[in-house]
Amino acid sequence: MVIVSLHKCLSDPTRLRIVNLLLRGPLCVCELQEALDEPQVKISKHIGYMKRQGLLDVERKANWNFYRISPALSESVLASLEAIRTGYAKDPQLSQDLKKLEHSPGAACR
Amino acid sequence: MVIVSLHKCLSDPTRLRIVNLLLRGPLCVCELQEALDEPQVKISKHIGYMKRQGLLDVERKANWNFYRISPALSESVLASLEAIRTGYAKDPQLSQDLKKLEHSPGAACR
DNA sequence: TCAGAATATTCCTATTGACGTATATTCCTA
DNA sequence: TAGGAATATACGTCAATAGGAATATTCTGA
Repeated sequence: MVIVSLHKCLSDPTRLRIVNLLLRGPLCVCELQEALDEPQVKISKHIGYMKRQGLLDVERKANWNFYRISPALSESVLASLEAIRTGYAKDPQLSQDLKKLEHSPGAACR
Repeated sequence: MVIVSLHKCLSDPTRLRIVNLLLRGPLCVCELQEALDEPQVKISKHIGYMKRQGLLDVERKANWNFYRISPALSESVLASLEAIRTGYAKDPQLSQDLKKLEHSPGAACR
């Protein structure tokens, strides 16, 4: 994955929120949708964008698509993601998203 | 500086090249222009963009404008920049830019 | 004070991308 | 196998942005 593409992925608020949550582990679209409280089409399109850039990959399980940060990424990309996770913690929106995710009732996809 | 703005700055190839060089220390526009081999207007506009976002600041010395990564940035932003510097080293374009900068004859602005 | 160097800005055009509405696709289950 | 749930795609619109050409601005030194 190209450096510029990585930063393009992180340069939209919704995508940043999605990446923030996926750094904790794979999630399905419906979980993201609920945690971020954003319309389905919005989530889906941003995920599609990041998948095309090679940042995310999917695993289909029954009716659900689980997305995760692609494990095939280069060392340096992974390092960048890891390095900024700390910075994320200071962002109110991102912290709230994490809290909402952790305290959400088990979704149907689990 | 907002996280999203930081990544917007890094999501254009020319801006990434500029930041890459400025991580080594302040430079004037003419030095960037020569190291990147790009037209003056292009450099100048990207610098203006990053200045507006709060990533860079200027110091005017005689006829020259010296730009640097703003020292007033938050810890997390600086950490992100520092963390990706290693990744940059693997990029052929960015490495070449650095080489060209280091081996360039002293510019008029020095 | 005028010429020229260094840099920024304005204007124009083309591309990208973000968002919403509506619709399509895929898979499960009754 | 039909209906519904989960997700993706197509289409239209609007804003943001990249790039170049031309021009403006600011400063220096003769």
